[in-house]
Amino acid sequence: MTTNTIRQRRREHTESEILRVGRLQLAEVGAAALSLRAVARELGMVSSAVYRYVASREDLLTLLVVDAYTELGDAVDEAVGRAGDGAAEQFLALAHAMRRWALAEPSRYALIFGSPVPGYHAPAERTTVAGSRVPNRIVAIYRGTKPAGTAQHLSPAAAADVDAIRMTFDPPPARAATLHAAHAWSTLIGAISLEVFGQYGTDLLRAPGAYFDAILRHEVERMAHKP
Amino acid sequence: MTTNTIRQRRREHTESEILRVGRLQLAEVGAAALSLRAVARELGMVSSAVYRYVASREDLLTLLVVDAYTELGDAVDEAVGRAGDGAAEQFLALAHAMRRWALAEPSRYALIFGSPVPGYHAPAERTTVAGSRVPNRIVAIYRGTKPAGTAQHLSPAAAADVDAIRMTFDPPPARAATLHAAHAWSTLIGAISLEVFGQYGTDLLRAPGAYFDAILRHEVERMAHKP
DNA sequence: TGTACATCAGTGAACGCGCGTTCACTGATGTAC
DNA sequence: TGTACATCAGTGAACGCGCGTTCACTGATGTAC
Repeated sequence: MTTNTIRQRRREHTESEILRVGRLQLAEVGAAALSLRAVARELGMVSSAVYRYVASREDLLTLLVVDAYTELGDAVDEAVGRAGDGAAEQFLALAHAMRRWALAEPSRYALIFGSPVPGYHAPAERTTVAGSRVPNRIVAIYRGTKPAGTAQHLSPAAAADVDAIRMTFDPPPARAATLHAAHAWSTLIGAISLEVFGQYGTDLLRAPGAYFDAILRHEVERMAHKP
Repeated sequence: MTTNTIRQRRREHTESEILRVGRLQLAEVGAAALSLRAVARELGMVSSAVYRYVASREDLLTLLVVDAYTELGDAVDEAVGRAGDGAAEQFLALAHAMRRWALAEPSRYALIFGSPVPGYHAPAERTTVAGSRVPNRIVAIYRGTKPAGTAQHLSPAAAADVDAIRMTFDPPPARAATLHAAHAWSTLIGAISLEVFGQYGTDLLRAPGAYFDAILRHEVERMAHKP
């Protein structure tokens, strides 16, 4: 049960306002230049007042990281939920949902998947759960598929790492499915980053969404192949 | 013929010193916080003096972008040159050279492939040539391969964009090869970015190099398949 | 229901520090004759 | 080879502005009796 004093309602309101303005700041000046003083100014409070809500600049960054992972995870879950039963269909729904979110929120995508913020290290115990949602979902989609390419000639070191990933699931998915999911995850991050970070020249691609779709369909074609 | 006055030699020396210190700054504080005053300080000059060499902070960033693309391009060319004739072999050599460079120079990799620097737009006429070297090289490697997956069901919009890419080459490579190269480029950028930007938890991967190799061999397996 | 005390949100000043860019200037180096 | 003038590298002051964090404080809200 939530107690509901005036104080508490105000506090919750201010907390969400700080996040909201933090997201705006992120979009305007980027994570490296994110400033508590600017957030305070925007909110009409004195700079020291935000320390009632946030322990430090680092702490605000962590809140924004978790916030971004969570919103992305929700968007992806929703899209996969809407998709049909086929693994390919689900993966494509996931990929397009992630791309859509990244294009709508480029600065938040950059915060979680772009260059590290100098001087900031995300505390694993606060970010890992939210950060693992999408890659875990991909493994879940690939589990049970019979991908082409049997991952037979994995080096022992690579096999050990793939096994380490498999063991974080219960029951562990097959090696080939896990490797295939890892590959799909890399392709997805690469395709989105190249587009969102502006690596494609301004004029080259007329329909980046269709181009993205073509790359991901190419990725997913392998699922259908019989071993 | 290079004239060789004292003045000229000193100017060239200072120019390369500014780049050197700029790279150090990039590693220490990141592109967003790169500061001409800090560069000047490190060089023992007054801050206004660097304006004899560099038009603005933007201009220094552009020099660093071109410098990074060029060094990466050289490293990749050298590795591909050393590799044998097979397309798979050449692509793996390229991929490992790029990963090696990115791990050795994470802040420069971040500058060119990471989050955009807020307030900075790289002028295409100065960066495009250097920036296209690696992706062009990948297309050149894939040209002439017969990839599995025939790219038959490309949407018209995607086909138009793939064709636009093809037409930047003379003679244009096949559609399927071009799409395959685009896919490989996405996978490569994704795999390197995930590792260099620290997305893999600290303890999960024991042998990230072997894991990377496994993902890229998986990518390259398709080349061998007969259509 | 009324009162006394405890908790909490927000203030304002202070700490020591950073930035990009312009400008008029001096003194060293280069060049034309 | 020597001299006069032109070019250029580097100086130092100035412009107006930003930052994170701590601290003692006031006045409003909450709670126990």
